[in-house]
Amino acid sequence: MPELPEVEVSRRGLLPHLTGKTIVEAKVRAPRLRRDIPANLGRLLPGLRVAAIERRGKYLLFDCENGVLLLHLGMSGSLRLVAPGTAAGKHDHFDLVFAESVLRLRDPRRFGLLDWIDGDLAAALASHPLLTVLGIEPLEPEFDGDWLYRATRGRRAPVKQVLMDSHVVVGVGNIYAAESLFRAGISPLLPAERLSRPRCRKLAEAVKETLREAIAVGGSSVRDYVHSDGGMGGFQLSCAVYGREGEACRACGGTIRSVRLGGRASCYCPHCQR
DNA sequence: CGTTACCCCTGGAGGC
DNA sequence: TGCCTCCAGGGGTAAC
Repeated sequence: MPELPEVEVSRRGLLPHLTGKTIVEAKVRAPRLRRDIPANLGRLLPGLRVAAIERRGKYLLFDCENGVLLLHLGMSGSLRLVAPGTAAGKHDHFDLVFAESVLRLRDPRRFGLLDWIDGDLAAALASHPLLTVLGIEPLEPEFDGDWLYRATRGRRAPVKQVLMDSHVVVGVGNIYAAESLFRAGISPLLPAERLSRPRCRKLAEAVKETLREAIAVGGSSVRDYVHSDGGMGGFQLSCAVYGREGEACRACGGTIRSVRLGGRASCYCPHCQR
């Protein structure tokens, strides 16, 4: 579900409510996620202060000064701020209780993940096995056409799959890979190593623009994702290709097609993308 | 090493 | 109404 824009929108929504606040209680109500929620969170977290909330790829990191709470929303996870005492639903796995509000994690498909990392934020980023393997942040200046050109040499896999590989670039999932490729006029099927340098430049720019626009409109709400206040994102309304198989391309009027790449539906316009 | 197939899980949609 | 199949913002692992 949530790709980089949705995670970033969640982060920004939580910042003003949780920064500097002290955790009163941590309730593990349904521990089974991709990996069991550590049972000791209930003992560990109360009394700690949330100094900052950071993001790395699709992970959120709650910096609690002497440790970091690591969170991934998987396919169907969402975070909401609710009033204390609000009844929990079937798929509400975890509550972080503060004096004025409760941060509630919901995740029906249970592909999400919650972990505790001892030490400060920098140490966590440099040491946690799920974080050290992550690729470049696409919104950082270092991610550009030249970087992408180098990263795609020797890779014969379809460019969409390389773009979605978090060991290469983080945060770009199925929606934003499809939309970025449309914006750049590149077929998702094209072997990555066959991209010229100018086309890599165009694609890197397209990725940045697509992600920035999505963040600006609050991300995409297609199934489970909601903002921390329960509101919906607006990006899905402006998708050019994602979820539009069989519909008319808004640029050329041709028909949007879908192919399967790495098990994922990949929508594109065969006329506009080559 | 790079690539692919498969698995984790629940729920909604559509066919019959 | 029910049952069955397929599909979904992710990602880790095993095997070639």
